[in-house]
Amino acid sequence: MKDIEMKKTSMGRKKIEISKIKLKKHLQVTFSKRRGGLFKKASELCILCGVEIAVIVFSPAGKLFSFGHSSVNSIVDRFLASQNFDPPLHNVDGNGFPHVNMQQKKYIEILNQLEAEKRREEKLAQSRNTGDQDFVHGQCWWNSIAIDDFGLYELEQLKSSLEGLKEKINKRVDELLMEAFL
Amino acid sequence: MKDIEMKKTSMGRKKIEISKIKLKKHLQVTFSKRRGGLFKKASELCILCGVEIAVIVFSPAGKLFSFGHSSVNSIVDRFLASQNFDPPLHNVDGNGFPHVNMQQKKYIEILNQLEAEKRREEKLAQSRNTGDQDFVHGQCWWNSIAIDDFGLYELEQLKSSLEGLKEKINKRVDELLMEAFL
DNA sequence: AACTATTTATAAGA
DNA sequence: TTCTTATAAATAGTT
Repeated sequence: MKDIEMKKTSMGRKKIEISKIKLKKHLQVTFSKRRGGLFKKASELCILCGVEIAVIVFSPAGKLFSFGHSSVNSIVDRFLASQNFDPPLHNVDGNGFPHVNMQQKKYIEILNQLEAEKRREEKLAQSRNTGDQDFVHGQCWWNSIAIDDFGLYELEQLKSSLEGLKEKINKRVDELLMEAFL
Repeated sequence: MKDIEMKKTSMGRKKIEISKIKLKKHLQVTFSKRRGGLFKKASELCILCGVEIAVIVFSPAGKLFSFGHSSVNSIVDRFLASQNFDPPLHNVDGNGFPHVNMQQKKYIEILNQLEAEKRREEKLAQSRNTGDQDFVHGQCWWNSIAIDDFGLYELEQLKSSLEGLKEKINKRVDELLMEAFL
């Protein structure tokens, strides 16, 4: 309508370098815009090609944003399941390069490592003093804990304790794997 | 150099509708191009804003493609963990609409429920026979398990046992919550 | 896979 | 945050 009176108020888009934005205010606005763009692209790809996509984003402040079609959870489940059976052939890292090699090789080595350890420890298990915490052969004493006797608060505490234990186990597993590759 | 001899060989890009592509060959090529574009956008956003992003894509053939910075797995883990503690405020579904509603409301109710139960059970805990499995007040006997004494195989078994226990706990929590909403 | 006319995304400014 | 505008970047159709 008022084109005639319009001043050129913008010098338009400029090319930017793809490196960490320093100005916090700038970063904020770019994050917001590009997050929207990313989700839109994901959505379009879902519709155009009839595929399942999940996008998980943690903001600079650590806030979770996610897109998922059909749902983030179902896709994450599918991802976790497929990881257990298929070697990760098509994944790329932050630079867009495939990381097949190391991981792939390690995967096979770890399997062998596990098999060896399995045999070794089965022998150990037979001679182990059974008064211990025996969780060999999938029989774990705490499977008989009477969960039903506890209330919500106690269960929540139990859960967080389990998380802690899991962390410790994962750390130990990592240590062992590191040792295995030295 | 040879601009003069160049023929205009393309009528250029045309606008397309965002709806399922029917021609299989067409779909293949679009999937490939746009998947690349999506991963590139994700990568740029990671770098520009210093954030963590995971993108999980299942191709029309069911093949897994993924992008992750720092790694898909660590981000998926973070996603799963944050689901348990943070209300999902910013998630959108395939159509770009937030799904805050029911889940959000329930969350608040559950918090209240938990608070009430917490008070009630703190009293119970005081009168409880301490010869039991005492994990009240964050003190859990298995924090003293000597993880370091176990090998890879045993740790893997321990982990899967923990998963099982967690499942049981989650089921029980769900039951209690269902009761609370009746 | 490469090309290019166009559409789409977006950096900067208000 | 939301809008505008000039420009950069992505990509649909073609070879």
